[in-house]
Amino acid sequence: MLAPIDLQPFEKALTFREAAYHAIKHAILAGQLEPGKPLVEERLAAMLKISRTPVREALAILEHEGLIAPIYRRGLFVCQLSRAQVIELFTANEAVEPFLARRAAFYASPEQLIAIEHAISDGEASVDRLDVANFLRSGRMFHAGIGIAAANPTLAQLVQRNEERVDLFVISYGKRIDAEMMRASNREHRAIYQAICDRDPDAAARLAIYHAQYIRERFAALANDEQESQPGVNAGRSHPSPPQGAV
Amino acid sequence: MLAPIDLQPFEKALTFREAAYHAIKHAILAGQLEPGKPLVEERLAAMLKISRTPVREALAILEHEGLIAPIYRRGLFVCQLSRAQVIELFTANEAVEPFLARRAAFYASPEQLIAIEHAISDGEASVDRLDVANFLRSGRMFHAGIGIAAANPTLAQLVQRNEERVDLFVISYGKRIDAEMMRASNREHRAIYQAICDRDPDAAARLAIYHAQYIRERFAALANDEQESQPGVNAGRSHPSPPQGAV
DNA sequence: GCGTTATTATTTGTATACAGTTTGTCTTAG
DNA sequence: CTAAGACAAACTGTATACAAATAATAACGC
Repeated sequence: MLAPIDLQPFEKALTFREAAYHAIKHAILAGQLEPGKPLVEERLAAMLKISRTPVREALAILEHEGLIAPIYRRGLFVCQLSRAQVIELFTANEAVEPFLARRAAFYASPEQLIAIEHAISDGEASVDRLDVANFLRSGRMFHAGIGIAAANPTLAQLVQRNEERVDLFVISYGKRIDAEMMRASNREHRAIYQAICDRDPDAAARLAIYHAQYIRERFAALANDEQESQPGVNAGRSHPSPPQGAV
Repeated sequence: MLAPIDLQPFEKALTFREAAYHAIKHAILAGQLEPGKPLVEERLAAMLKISRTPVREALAILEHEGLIAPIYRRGLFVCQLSRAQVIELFTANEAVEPFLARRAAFYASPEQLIAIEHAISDGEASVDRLDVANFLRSGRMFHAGIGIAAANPTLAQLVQRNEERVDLFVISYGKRIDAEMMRASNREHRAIYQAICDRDPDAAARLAIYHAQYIRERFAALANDEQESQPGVNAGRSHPSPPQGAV
């Protein structure tokens, strides 16, 4: 049990740091490194067959992104987001996504449209296989595609990062995601895509708002009957107030 | 010329990495480390009287934030943002700032209002002394204050980071900032603040949009007659391909 | 048997060491 | 005098080493 992380990204990366960053992030978002679980630097380094130095630099970035959280002198843990934090992420998305969808309707190139459609198809294919991890990945691809098409890297990056953190939350509650929820999300994605194809900015923005709000409600309902405040690491924010121990 | 970086943040930080992060960031935003100039790790470490290891980790984060940019095996450089990049930042702000201003009008606590007012006063005081660095800092404080009052850490952080990058651009063109521009910005800040105090979300949002758009125009005009593409580091974006996001 | 204290093992945070590149200078040929 | 090549210096990227602190375990007294 020492090499669950595979290193495809290694080939693309220039430095070990980049490779470690992508590999660890991938492992987290694929659910191989579970929320709340500790990340031991030396173990990760051994998995990646590199030294701790580039691993630490990669972890510093992931910490900054809010995917993992440190406890001083005790270690790093995959973030377990609270319900309130996820709601907050969705609220942020409600401001940004319609803006991006509107712009995408203006600026999207044919290639970018194809990429978006590809992401949707991938998501739809995941439903039948009940492949939640790939469903989430395709969702990230969809929103990333819109972000790119909207020609605003800053906001695109924000949305992408938000999606990642949301997915982290989903992974914790993964069993509650059913096929119907996945289908609903895919339908909304396709509707947004259609509006962008039709070069209808108003419709794209409207549908994006609808999607963001509706998905938030679905998540709120999903997490409602779950007991609040896991013992895990609380936030993505730095460590001013060290949270209590995880597992 | 080996210790221009002072280490106030040292006291607050738990780790050398944090201290280095804050110190280097401060030095960049204070204009002590100029855009386009290379950052030599060992030199920074010597300035901070620590080893390269925590310095590198801090630099990795700053790179991720888009304040510094690497060239593979050649070093790190303080970002010189292009005009197009700054325009893009303002465009992002136009989506986010009104959203935050509106929410701040709802949620701001008395203490938070005081903090915002303090930032404005600080900015106004900077005009008379023609202290551009402090003017910029107070502007960041103002927008950060609104972000905090809006109770959405995600978007607040985005705005803060955008402001930092914009200020980086301003530092390059610092001589062109005159007192009248500073006064205009302060006036708009105070107007937004007043709307928030009046608990008038619509006015706050409207004024925030106006501020973002107008400041963008001022900057566009400012940078227009400047020759494009300095010889230094070309852009803020990383080196080879990934237009955004990665590491 | 249970609670308390000593001891060992991990693990982080930091420092140092080393190898491979790149840059700049100097030499040397044309 | 210019251009090409050799050499040296500087710096990055990575690995290893070490000290402090925490967690786990064992020893001990009651």
